[in-house]
Amino acid sequence: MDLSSFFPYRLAVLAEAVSQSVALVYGSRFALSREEWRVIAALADKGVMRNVHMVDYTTLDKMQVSRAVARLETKGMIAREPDPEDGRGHVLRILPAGRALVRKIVPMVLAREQFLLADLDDAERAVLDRVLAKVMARAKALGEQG
Amino acid sequence: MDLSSFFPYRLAVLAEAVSQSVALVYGSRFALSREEWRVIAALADKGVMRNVHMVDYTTLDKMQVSRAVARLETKGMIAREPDPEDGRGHVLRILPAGRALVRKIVPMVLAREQFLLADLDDAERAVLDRVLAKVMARAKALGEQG
DNA sequence: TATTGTTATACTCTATAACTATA
DNA sequence: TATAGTTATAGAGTATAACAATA
Repeated sequence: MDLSSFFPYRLAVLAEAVSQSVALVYGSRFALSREEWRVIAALADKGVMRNVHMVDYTTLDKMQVSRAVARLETKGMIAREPDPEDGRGHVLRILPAGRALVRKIVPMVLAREQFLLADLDDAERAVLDRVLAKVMARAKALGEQG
Repeated sequence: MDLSSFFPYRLAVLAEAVSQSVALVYGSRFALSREEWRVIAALADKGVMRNVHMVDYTTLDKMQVSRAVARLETKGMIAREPDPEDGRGHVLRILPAGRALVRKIVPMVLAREQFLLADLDDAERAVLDRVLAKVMARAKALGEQG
């Protein structure tokens, strides 16, 4: 059992390092939590989104979304309105201030992504893409059975 | 900015799912924390190890190692002796009970690793191995510059 | 002065569930 | 009965630094 060649360990260490390098941008420079970043990035992409859908899209749970939304609302980045089609739900909308914030962050995180992948050629990128999907499917299967 | 195709996001979600599937073994079935698992797995591999080296090897910080070691010692899994070559340090040694525990866990986590990677052919595994190393090197570079 | 390792503290995060309102 | 969402709370985890012992 050699930790350094154990795939789940290598993946965890890598993901932590990668996450941290991105969090340095949205966190340290723009004072967003990981949850706030995911919610506002999703909203910047979609413009408007039901709260329910946000839970799936960000792979956060409903409490994390609830709190991130509350904070982003306080900061004036997003607005939350009752869903006219379902009295229980809410519709989230990005506000100009939120869009301006995301417009500052996105180029920086995309630049980091490019830097991280810069050593990979096209073939390696294609395999990486496929491998992430395949392993994710397997991990989901494991998660469902326990 | 589409989260679902953003590499750091995909990596984080995958690593979380993979970690959880492994934690289900050492955590739920054998009551070890992630930190304890890393420390005892390292010790099972090396037999004896200086505390200082454990920090590097497990990519945990010194407090996490300190606490994991204390708990494993209480459980009778490992022993901690003063380092004869450095009065400040300690040498960690795995005990029979610890070795027996690791012998039960290792086949189960290796089986999970094989399951996770089962859809990948040899070429894909080789690329995955190379890609993890390349991206890790890049992430370290980013981490060092900030 | 610097390093090893432990402890203290405050803070954040997380998990569980209780709860309201609506379907 | 089930779902959307908020709130409460307790436990775990985290970061920072202070600290003692040794180098």
